Amino acid sequence: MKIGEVARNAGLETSAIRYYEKVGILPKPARESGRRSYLPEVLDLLFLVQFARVVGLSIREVKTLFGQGVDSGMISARWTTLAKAKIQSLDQQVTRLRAAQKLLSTVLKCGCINPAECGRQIRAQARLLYPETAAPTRASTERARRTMGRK
Amino acid sequence: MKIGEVARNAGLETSAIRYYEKVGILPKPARESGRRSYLPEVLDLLFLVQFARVVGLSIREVKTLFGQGVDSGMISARWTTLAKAKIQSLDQQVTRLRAAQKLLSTVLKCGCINPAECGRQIRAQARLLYPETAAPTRASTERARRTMGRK
DNA sequence: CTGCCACTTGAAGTGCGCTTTAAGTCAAGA
DNA sequence: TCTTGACTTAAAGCGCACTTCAAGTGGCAG
Repeated sequence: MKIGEVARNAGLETSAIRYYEKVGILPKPARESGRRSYLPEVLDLLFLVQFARVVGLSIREVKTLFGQGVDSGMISARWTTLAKAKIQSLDQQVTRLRAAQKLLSTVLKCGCINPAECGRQIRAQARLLYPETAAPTRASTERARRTMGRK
Repeated sequence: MKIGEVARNAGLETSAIRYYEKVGILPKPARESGRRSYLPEVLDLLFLVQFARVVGLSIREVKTLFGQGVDSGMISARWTTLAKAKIQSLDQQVTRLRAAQKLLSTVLKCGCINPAECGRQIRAQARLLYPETAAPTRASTERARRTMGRK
């Protein structure tokens, strides 16, 4: 398969496929007179990657968890750690999403909105905002969000 | 309160607060000899904003749902539509996050990973990837993701 | 041979959500 | 009075995840 065909089948732009190759998520394919030539298996990998992206993993995380070099091998201790952490953080995310739904539907039901009032309610359950146990600084939140999957 | 104090209390940088003001999420505060002077209520609004951000709403969405102009009023039909759509999309997100957890823990348990194999499994349940019912193009996914909350 | 299309590359551009920088103002304390 | 520190602004910068552009190549149809 040429890149255009792969792109159509995977529902991606060719540019995205080249980009994934560049950042090391996709292995470098064979070439036929200069053009990339793919085996059908690449589609499975691309579906996995898309799924991971939709689910909120960064490119870096995808690379760490599923990229080149992990192809069908025993998983490393590092991988295990990352995966476990991600599973946990997904739990936290779900909790927060549910809270957001609750907030929105409460406002929907009562029929009027007062940002300050809603804010006060949020504030009362501030753990939803800062699931990292301790110091509620924006910086720490950011750090935590970016830490996982860093090379 | 001056901006520094607000920032400390809200766990934000002063730059973020000025940014929120610039994009219309925060109302323009009073001034004392040129400096911004806030009422304590601004903290409630900032907590709401942070919550909404953590939960995955874009700045644009936050502005539409909780920004200036919606302060304590009856909610509009537009607001209702957006909120309902967001509640639904949050449901989809939760579904996908759960699927991601399942995938990760399956791999954790079996102890080895084969991206292509995982991809094939994902592919078999492609609706998780494309929850928008129809045409599974990347473009449509992107559009949908960005559509909500556009002014 | 001539289009034409799908492909190639590297570099630059895009949108988001802020942060950083530069250059200046204001008020209080030593 | 001088210094310090918190503030002011507009503009530029940054990391992410791609996309777009410019300039060129390969191969096939007419």
